[in-house]
Amino acid sequence: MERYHHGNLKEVLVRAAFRLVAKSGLDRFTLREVARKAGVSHNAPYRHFRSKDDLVAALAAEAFRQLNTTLRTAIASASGPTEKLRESALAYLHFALENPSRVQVMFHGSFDRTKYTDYISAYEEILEVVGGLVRACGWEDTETATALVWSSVHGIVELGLSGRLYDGDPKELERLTIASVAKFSSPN
Amino acid sequence: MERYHHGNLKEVLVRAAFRLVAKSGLDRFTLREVARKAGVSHNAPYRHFRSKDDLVAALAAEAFRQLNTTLRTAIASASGPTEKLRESALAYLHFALENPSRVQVMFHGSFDRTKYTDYISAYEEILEVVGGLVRACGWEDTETATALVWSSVHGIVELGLSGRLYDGDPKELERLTIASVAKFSSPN
DNA sequence: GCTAAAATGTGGGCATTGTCAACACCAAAT
DNA sequence: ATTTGGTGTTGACAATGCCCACATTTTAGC
Repeated sequence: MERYHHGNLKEVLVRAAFRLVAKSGLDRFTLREVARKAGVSHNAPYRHFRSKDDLVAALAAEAFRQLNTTLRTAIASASGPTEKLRESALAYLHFALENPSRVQVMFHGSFDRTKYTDYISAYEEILEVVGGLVRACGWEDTETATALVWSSVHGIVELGLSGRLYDGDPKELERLTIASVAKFSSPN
Repeated sequence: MERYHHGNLKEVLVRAAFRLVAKSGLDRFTLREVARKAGVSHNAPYRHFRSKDDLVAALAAEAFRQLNTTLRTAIASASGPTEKLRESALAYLHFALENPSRVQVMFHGSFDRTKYTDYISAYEEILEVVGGLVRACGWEDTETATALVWSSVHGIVELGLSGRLYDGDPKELERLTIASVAKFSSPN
């Protein structure tokens, strides 16, 4: 007997949405297709998300949380402060290359960011992680150094993902990332 | 007497589109509203652009051309190679802060980039300009250095514009940009 | 247990959108 | 003068986001 209630529809919707964003892009994916992919009616998603923006915001927060755990494991498995910084930068790069739709949603979702507090806290946690790494490297102006490292790596990710840097060749992007972090990893 | 033919509708459409992207965002702006804003019927744009993507691609190419001339004047009015690099980085930052919709369109348009050759050439011209600046600074591996400078400044622009770096405060972003370029401006 | 309430899913409908087709007007070239 | 091609208009179509009323299931209070 088919159950009328799905059970864990919300999670299924999120998964389907990620796949569709990956396939069609953030501004071409459609709520109704998410519903179809999940095997429910076109209105079922509204029981779990108030709007399409709401869904995208949920995707973004989830993506940031995933990135967060990725970074933490990378940090845990590296030894010194410089190595930890480099490895987490590479982890971010690989996360982005393997999940372009995650990056899409984290940074280019057009929902009103002030409205979604768990999105905000998920992003701020990332900044704190990077901040901790930079502090351990011995900078005096930690905030500035954090901004520099974070933005330079992010720039590589953005341009690399869109094929505007070495056609997005992973090896070259790794090389760039390492070089970039090296420039910033020690104060002088 | 009202003319039936508009005369320079294409240009008017582009201008209106830029304004609407600025107001509503790249994925919320609509072709029909562009037409309304230009005072023509909802189908008039199709005489000048084959599709919405086509319009966005035209906007992007135009934006890159504008950025290009901005960079060239910045370069022309600075003296040494290091200064030229710094000033053009700042020029990019200011261009972005004053025209966020341009950046939106240049980097986050979801049209098929391989299809629009003048978009491609406009972007490549930017890379060549940056490459020239870097070469003048005396690097041996020009290509790598170019990628590093370009991506780090672009990262600041991306995060700054979206309020993810010092809430987008222009003074702070300038400071970051200068610091970032300084790190990369001399080979060692 | 039974029943009321809350949660979850369905179908239909509405305004809006991108795009297509058919037609009207106008300018320039033959 | 007529034809041709460029430019603009109206009318349609399917699809989308979201709203409403309704159906079904689960949960809670007694």
